[in-house]
Amino acid sequence: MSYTINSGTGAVAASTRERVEEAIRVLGYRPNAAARTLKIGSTKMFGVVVPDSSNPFFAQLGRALEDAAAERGYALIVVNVEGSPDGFGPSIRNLASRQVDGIISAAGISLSALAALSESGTPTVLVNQFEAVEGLPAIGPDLYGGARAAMEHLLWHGHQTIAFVGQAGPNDLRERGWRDALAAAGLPAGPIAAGAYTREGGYHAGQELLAGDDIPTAIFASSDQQGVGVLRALHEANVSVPDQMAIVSFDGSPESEYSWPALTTLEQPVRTMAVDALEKLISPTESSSYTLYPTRLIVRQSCGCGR
Amino acid sequence: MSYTINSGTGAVAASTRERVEEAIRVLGYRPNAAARTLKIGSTKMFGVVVPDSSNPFFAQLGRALEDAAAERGYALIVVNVEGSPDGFGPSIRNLASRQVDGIISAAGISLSALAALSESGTPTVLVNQFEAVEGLPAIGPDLYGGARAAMEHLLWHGHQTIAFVGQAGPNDLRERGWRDALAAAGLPAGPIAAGAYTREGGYHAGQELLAGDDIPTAIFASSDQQGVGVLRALHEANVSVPDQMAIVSFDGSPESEYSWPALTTLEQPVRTMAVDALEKLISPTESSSYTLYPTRLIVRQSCGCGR
DNA sequence: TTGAAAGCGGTACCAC
DNA sequence: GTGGTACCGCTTTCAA
Repeated sequence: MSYTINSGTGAVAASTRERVEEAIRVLGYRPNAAARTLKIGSTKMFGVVVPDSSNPFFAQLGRALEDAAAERGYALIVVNVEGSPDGFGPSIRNLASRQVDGIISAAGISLSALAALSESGTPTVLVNQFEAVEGLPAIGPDLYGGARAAMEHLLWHGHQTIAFVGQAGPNDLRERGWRDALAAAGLPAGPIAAGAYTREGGYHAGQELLAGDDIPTAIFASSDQQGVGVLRALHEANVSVPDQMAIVSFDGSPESEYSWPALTTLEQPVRTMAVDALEKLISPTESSSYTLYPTRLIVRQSCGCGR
Repeated sequence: MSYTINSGTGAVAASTRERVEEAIRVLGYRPNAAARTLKIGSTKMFGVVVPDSSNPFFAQLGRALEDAAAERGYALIVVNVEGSPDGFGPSIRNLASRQVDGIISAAGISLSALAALSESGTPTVLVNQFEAVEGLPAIGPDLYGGARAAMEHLLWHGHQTIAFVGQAGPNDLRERGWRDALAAAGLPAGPIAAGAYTREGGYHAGQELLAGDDIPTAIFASSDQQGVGVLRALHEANVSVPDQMAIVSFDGSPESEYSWPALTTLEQPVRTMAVDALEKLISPTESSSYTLYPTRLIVRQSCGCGR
């Protein structure tokens, strides 16, 4: 009888329990999750969709999610959506057909994905995704506040011309933070170099900045990966960091600690966000739909401190 | 009728097919994977167990596996086993109870894991795991050959004292390659610094090497992460690379390209290995149980080339 | 060609 | 407190 396994439901005599457990041992019984799922309606699995799970930032997020999920008896199916023309919608449908109990999306939701999501009715939470979507709970770092903090620090170092590297566009909260900080200090906006959140993107952005007319004395990069890319561009051009150029980047990934010089960066509370994202799926609440998490400035060498 | 969906099994009249498809659209029918699994006995899922999915190397491997799996209609459940005292056995059991069609293990198999594996009977393939286990097919890079190639290159540069950074022990194929290459060149073995395959491990190993009596002119590191750790130790000690110290590392991860100077490294054919590992699970063959994949030397700056 | 029905392995309700 | 049984949704066999 299943009461023995599914302890708690009914009352079982000690003698019966032993008899059942003996049988389990002898027969080598293993519960079948598929049958359980079919009956119960829950797979104890969540889907995680990211642009690229090999990107250090998403790898870190994925790890944090996996740890939190495992602790709670859940497994994770991770899906990559970058590189497939529009694989996002089909990916969501695939996850839904596998009856995942919920989806954590850390990739910019496409229209087709949104459609798939609503028609499947799978509970979803958005992480690090800032084009808020109707009705979907979302959590993410305080990009704006982080950017302001980074700029405050650079300004405190006395820099007057500070460049921005990132995904340009007035919707970008980091760019807005950068711009507002400069304005608040009575300084003109510095040069902007757009680039993907990758090492390569940062590398090209760095080269672009060096080739422009308005060469900055400091750079705020939107990701650590961009930060190390910028670093490479500066090294190649023999620009010394932080003496001739200071850098502050964003994310607080492990990699940032081992660049040369080590990057001063804004750490995201990845583990906290991961746990909270999961909890939102496990125990849905109708409360505030958008939660911001403060970042923390980790001061290392690239900003000019501790020389 | 399910013949319409599961096209191919039986013959269906065109009119009936349309009628069914119309109903599917109207009712918003979504097939239930759990029911299918229960009947068919296949989940179209594989389990992947790694020490730490946030480690760049395993992140890269995981991504390659996910791509290959998605192409073939499979999903992946990734499980981390590092950090849990002995979570390996339970993790395997958990995967097995979820009825995964197979397991790809890239973590050193523990005894309890082996027991869980054989009692569950889940097909398994070992990746990058060199303590061969009875009967389990395994694939991995040619560590020994790669190490010899690295050493050949360093010797060609004229180095006489070449240190080894890695997991010391005569079973380590990279160490053996390092040792044999030195012996073949008529040179004594250089200093050894043991350390985990992490940036931190490399950092401490680098410091150890610098503090020893037998200071090398070149270092062979067992992973790129160790390579960047060594680099940091050298930078801090004001040892210039590659002028005063050359480095060659192992893995060919993206990170190695953006260190300063860029690391000369042995690239593993990760994508090929991932595809082959999956295929071994999908179409099991009784053929050779251990497959080695050649590595490729990527020459960059840390070895002293292209100055 | 198509409809009906059995059964995969659990869970939970119902009589006893 | 315990054994029997209906049902979750799909595949597949069988009869019509």
